[in-house]
Amino acid sequence: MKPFRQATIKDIARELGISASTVSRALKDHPDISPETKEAVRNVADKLDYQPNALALGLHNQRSKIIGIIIPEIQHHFFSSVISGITETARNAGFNVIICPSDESVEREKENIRSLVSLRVEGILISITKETNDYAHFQKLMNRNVPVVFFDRPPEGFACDRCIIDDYAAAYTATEHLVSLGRKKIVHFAGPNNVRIGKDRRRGFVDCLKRHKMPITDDTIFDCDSHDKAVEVIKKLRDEDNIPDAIFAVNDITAVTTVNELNKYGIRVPEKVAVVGFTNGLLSELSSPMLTTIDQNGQLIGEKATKLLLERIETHVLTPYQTAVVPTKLVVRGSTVAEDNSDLVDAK
Amino acid sequence: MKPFRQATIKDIARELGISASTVSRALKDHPDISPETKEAVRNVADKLDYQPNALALGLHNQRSKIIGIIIPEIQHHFFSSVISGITETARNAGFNVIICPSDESVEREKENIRSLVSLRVEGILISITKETNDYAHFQKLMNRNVPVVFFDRPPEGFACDRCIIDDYAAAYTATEHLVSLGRKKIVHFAGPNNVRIGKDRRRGFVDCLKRHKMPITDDTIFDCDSHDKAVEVIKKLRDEDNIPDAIFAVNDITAVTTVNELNKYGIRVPEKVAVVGFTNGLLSELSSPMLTTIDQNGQLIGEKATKLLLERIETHVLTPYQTAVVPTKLVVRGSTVAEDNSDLVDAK
DNA sequence: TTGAAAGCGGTACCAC
DNA sequence: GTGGTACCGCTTTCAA
Repeated sequence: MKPFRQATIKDIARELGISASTVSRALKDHPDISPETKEAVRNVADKLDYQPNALALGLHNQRSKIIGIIIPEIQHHFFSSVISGITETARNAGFNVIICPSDESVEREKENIRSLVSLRVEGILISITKETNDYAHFQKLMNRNVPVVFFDRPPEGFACDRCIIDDYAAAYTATEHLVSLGRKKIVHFAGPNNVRIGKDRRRGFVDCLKRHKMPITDDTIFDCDSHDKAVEVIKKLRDEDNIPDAIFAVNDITAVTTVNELNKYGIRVPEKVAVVGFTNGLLSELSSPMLTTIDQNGQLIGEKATKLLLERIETHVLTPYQTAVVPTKLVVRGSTVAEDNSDLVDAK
Repeated sequence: MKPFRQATIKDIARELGISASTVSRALKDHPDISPETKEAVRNVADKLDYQPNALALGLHNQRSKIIGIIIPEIQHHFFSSVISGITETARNAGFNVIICPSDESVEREKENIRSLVSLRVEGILISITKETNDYAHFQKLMNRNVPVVFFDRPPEGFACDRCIIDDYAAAYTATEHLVSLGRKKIVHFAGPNNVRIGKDRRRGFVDCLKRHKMPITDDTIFDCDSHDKAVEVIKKLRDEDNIPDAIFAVNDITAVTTVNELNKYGIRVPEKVAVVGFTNGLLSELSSPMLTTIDQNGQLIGEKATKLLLERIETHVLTPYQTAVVPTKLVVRGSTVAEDNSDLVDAK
């Protein structure tokens, strides 16, 4: 059943015995309208609790004032912080935000695009699914002149606006931090080499070590990017009596697990081993000591991506595609630098 | 600048030299239209990549096919899982979802309501801000006959549809679990007593102990619901040599911290102390051992709340308000029951 | 200063 | 089987 209808401009007009056009003008404080009429209109509008119909407005102006987000997974701290940055920025510009989870499915991704086009959103922010490797649906969308900005996971080798973090620089910085602490045997718990972020982080790590003329051996990089693998690798290193004095982990879950496992074996962090993570989700505050990590700043990514999109929406000019690189930040905490917790030391 | 216009029914009509009405009918496979015409229309529609204008449709049908969510905070695992449940359920019913963060501000909450009413959403799901204690804006909204369902944090003493979890039962279950493990000195790290959830969880805990005729003393309930407080309380208990053999914490952050602190002091979990948390966010898998906790099932809350809302939207009948109580689930893990980790035991 | 009318895109009733 | 027309709510040009 239809919802009961809301008050319209005509209702106000009828009530006052004037025309709809006059009401429309009065409501937007048009100079032509007499103060008395304006006053009267406003009163009735208040009385009826009038709210303009955005659908009618959008249809008329050809501007929905809505932007869409297509995201692989809402339940993920990074993505939800991006969403937060997006909604905040969009709101400030007077835009509503429609959110469409693709659940890592290309089919759903296409379906979402269709649905957003139907709604005549003025622009779309997309983080593509892991399985998306054909970009035809994006190309079609862009051919329609719908502004699109890709964030975090942009399509590779595809001309488009994008907003990404600098994984390479972040990894370099994290490693540099360990070097600056005087650590000599620094290892990397790395992600898969065929995924861009895994690759970039690995490169940043390697380049930093090279820069400092530190050796890279078979025992420098481990294929280790999950809770389970971290448990396994730490056990192996310990059994081989081959524990390094610093570990840079490709993500926080691995880093937190690493800290916990080291604790369990009685190997002190950070005194004996310094550990750096990557992401700065909620997790990083939950190891003990808390994790030094790279803050990916999802909020800022959302903000930057939205600003880029809004710019495209406002100008619709075919300037060359841009890539916004959002800086990361090294957050130094107890897993690399001993905190002031003398109470704990003497408690031990 | 306006976006370039998308193909319309008129464009198709013009191209084929037929009327818009015919095109409209052809596109929805109306029986009156000849197969040839349908075929031709479909071809041109494909060629122009026609997508119906949902704004025009919504205006015509008085149905936007959009629902709105007003939520205090997107960046929160529980809320983002609720959102996930909502979008999923809404999508299946052909609805889009607009998301409006209130950032715990009543002002913004009101603003969001205005904006959603303007968009003519067909219903709204709300989790109210912590500071909302005047419900006039909700009442006004409901007077407009916009269906509203409150979830997780409903307004107190206010007639409305709601979807909540059974905090009392969950706390009772968690405590019962500790009792069943044979623990004798069970304590509660409690949240504030003036907040419903803090109160309900506390009641569940207390009633369970009473039921089992276990004593409740000054050392049974602690005002302790954060990382910092947990650190403090554990230290105090240890200094007083008053460590209990089981702890039920009001939330996961407190529980995880508790486990970590106990680990630090060399007090084994779960052998010496069993710990139960509440929420089952990402955190609960990151203590070592992993946390036994109450799964709040945000996804299911989102789903149930949305179903209730959709029902209201479809019927718009003034049946009595309903309260959907979503069951929680005790997730038993290593912090209360020793896991099979013989490798660790001998490693110790 | 105000009103009438057309149009945004689509649907549906009424003719033919 | 197809076309004309009015209408959903609002804005805006043109006339009065």
